[in-house]
Amino acid sequence: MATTRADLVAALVEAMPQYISAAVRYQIAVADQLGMPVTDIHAIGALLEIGPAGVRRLADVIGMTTGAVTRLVDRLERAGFVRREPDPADRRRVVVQVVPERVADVSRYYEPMGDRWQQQVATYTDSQLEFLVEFLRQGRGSAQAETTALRTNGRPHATRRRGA
Amino acid sequence: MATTRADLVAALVEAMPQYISAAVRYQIAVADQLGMPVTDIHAIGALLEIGPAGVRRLADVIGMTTGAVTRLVDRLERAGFVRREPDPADRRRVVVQVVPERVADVSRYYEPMGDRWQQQVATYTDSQLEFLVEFLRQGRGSAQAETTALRTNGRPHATRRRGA
DNA sequence: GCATTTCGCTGCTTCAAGCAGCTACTGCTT
DNA sequence: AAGCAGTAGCTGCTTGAAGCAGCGAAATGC
Repeated sequence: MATTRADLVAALVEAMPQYISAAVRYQIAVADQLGMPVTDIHAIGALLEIGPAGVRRLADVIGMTTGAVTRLVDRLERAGFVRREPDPADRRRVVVQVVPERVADVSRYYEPMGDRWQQQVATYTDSQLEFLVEFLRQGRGSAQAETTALRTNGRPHATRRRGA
Repeated sequence: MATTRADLVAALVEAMPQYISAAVRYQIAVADQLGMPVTDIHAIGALLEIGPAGVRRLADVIGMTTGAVTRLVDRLERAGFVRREPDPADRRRVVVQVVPERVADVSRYYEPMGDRWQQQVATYTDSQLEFLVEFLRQGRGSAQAETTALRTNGRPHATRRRGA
């Protein structure tokens, strides 16, 4: 097969969303096993990513309303995954923090995947690893930017609809 | 900074889930814009991936019950994203097919992201592209395998819980 | 010191998903 | 050929997550 550059790009364009879909399905399966909504897992991930945060902040990050997040945190707190701490500097605020020991119980489910992953990565050269990291970071940046763009502008950036 | 291999792997282990989270949030934002549940988008993706399929098959792929999928397909059909075709070979079955023209309306939302992505990819060498494709395919395979493992075995593969 | 804004919480409503049971149909067995 | 177990998809019913709008409390601007 003559793998031209166009073929390669096409293959990548196909492989990418499929990869993400597979990851999402995996995450859903984990959530099912844990008997908790995917959103909750998602929220824990967000907290691990941004650190302790108020309800508002968390709501913005995961794209939900504060009301919904309040109850989401209720669930997580009841299950022991997070703690609510009052903010001494602002007595309205509540800072949500993950409870690492408990979160480990979730992480455990990702271990088999992580193992496979380590194996895969072990065969790569250092420069390949660097390349991957850079690729992912940049992609993440794009996704973040487009997410906020979508949330603020609404529709995709003035997609030229035939002659505009 | 002395980027040892361990550092690189650590960076990758951090970058990966964050990348996926970002992608997921993006997808949620798209779904919100379209005013449809994320699951529905997800299902469309699955159909594009596996081609026309019966309700059962689709249910298995996206990890839902047939009952839920029936109604999911109801929604998609009403909105014109898919069509139900009777299977002449088996009159119990219903084959669900995407309606490409209509699905394009969803794809449009991914365009800005796709554009950024094309830009990013344009700077890569052919071998880097090959590497990426391979990386993604393998990762997808792992995710699929672990997903089914999780769904059949339940819990992660007999995680040695301290002395078992 | 008062008005405005922000923060998180709480009814209420909506709607997606699971569950269980149903009918229609297949194909296997005898 | 007839019966029968298994399969495919659909339909009530129930549960529960999320949005919305409105609330009191606290901070901030003037």
